[in-house]
Amino acid sequence: MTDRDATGGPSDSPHILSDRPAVGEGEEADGDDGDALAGGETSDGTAGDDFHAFWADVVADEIEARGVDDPVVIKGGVSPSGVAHLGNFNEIMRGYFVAEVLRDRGHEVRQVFTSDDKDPLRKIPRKLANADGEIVGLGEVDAGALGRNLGRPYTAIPDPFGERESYAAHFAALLEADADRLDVPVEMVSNTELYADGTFDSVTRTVLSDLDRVREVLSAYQDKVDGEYVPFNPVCAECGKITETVTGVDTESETVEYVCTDMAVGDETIEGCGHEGTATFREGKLPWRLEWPGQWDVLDVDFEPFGKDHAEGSWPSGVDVARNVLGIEPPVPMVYEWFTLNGEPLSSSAGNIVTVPELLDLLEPEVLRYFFALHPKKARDLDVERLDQLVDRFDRFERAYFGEVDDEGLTAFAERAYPFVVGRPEDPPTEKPIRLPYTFAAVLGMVDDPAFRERLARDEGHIPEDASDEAIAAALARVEKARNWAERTENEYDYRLQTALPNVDFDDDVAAALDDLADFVAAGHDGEAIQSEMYETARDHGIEVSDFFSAGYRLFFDDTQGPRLGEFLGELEREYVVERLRREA
RNA sequence: GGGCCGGUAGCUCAGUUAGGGAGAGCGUCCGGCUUUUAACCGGACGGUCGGGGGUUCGAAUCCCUCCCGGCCCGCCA
Repeated sequence: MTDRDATGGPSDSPHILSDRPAVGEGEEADGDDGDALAGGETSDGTAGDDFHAFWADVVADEIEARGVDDPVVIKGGVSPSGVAHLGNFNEIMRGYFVAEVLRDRGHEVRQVFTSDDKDPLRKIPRKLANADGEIVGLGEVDAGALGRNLGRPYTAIPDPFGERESYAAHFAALLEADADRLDVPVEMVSNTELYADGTFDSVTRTVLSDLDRVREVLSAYQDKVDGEYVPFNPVCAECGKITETVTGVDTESETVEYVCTDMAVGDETIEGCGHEGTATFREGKLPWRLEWPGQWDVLDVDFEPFGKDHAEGSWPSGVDVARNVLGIEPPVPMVYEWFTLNGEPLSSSAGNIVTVPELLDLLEPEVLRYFFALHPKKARDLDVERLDQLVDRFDRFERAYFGEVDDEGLTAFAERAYPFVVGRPEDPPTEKPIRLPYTFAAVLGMVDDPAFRERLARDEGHIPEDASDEAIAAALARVEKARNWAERTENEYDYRLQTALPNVDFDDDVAAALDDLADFVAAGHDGEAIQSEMYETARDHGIEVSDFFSAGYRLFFDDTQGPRLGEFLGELEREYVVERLRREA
């Protein structure tokens, strides 16, 4: 470990969106007096020191500065963990935006996602997601079968739902389905396949034929690496578990000798079967610290985003392994911050997770994509209770793209990022979609009738006169999302218009007031007039206005509160309103 | 203990590239819509930019230091 060599230096920091200087300096030439401020111009492609309003352009600059050949390969990775939650999507989406920016600059790009599915199942997950992405407990599946498969590769374990060829395939399919839902083209790559089809042969051969070099490099990062350490984990031919004890390597025949010993996982032990056997280089796997750089090598990876857990752990050793064992340059890295859900860390065991399908019930895909277009270095919170804030921010972002927001910074960001967020970089929308404010959409969601929704939206000025049917339908689609949101969070918009008469019991004066109001409505007045009349009627009958409103909410929503009632009643079918006010139906 | 990343209004976040006015939305409060009832409009309130020091004519921004939070520094991934 003498030479922690000089080639590296600070530029190996994976925090490329934090470090100041980074990319090519040099051409400062005309920097002296005045000019500058040119921010708006955005020269064409050329990397360098132009300011970018969108972080993905900064990353793309860095990648281009390496002089990569097409296709540019962007990779991510995931362990099959039981549930494909939104955290996994951080990695997919971060890579995606960089991929799209590079495509926009004329590159051919492959975005691949490795499923680390040759890893052993180390403990039984507490939650799983079924094929529809719904989270279920272990009670729904054969948990015993999972227990019997501890220590085996995910690809060698049956699908707990009995649908796919393996646990790993089930999980990969979930992730792929979610990517489809967000219209993100990723190529899933099975790590097991990379071994099985020989793709990894060259890496395995290099590692196992130069053990001294590998040990020297790794020992700087791992205490357990000594003169005996062999970085290869064969699959036991007898019991199928991943083993950790290699007793000999034969580089001629390209095989290893192993003993199937116990594996410690935390406080638990996964028992080995004691079998002594021989495995080929394809019948096993490399440990992560070598496997990751190995993937860079065989997949020719140019860029890889990863969570901050890797930043100070396996990234530095990966760089070292790449250069000094495999003889390649590591990809451009990018550390992203994790986000929290409802203020707490994502945790499948604690149940604090949310899936893509769940969220797509609550908001449009472009809003979710927008969330991931925000700066990756900020730790964000996705608060389902206040999803309206996120949607509002998206709407504003969209308005900024169409030049309707007086905010230079936001507009610059929107001008570049919006076409990617809506997935149409080469064909950006020319007309702003009609967007109902999210909370207003939640109000409309209190009534099922589509005609009602449209009428009220029009009356409140959210739908232009000349809007096309398609545009209106698209706008009203948000109502269902907001409705689901209100139901899920049981918030202040979670009211439902009652189709049947609730169980009511009013004082005589209230009842009389309701009858009067019914007559007024029957005579034909608009919502505004009805709203006014409610105050008049209450006074005429000497009852508190609030009591009268409560009676109205009880009749129509079976609740004590609700939306602004007069306007609401004005949009409903008159006969229905009259009969309900008279407690007749 | 060491390293890395983060900390801007009650909430969600811009702004830090390149030092110069502390901002937006939501919430709150007040007002408007002839009218206390969660949607619409206007206004106001609201911040020691985590604390302190330094550089500077000038610091949220650059430097130092401290505090807080997350991650890594065994194994695994």
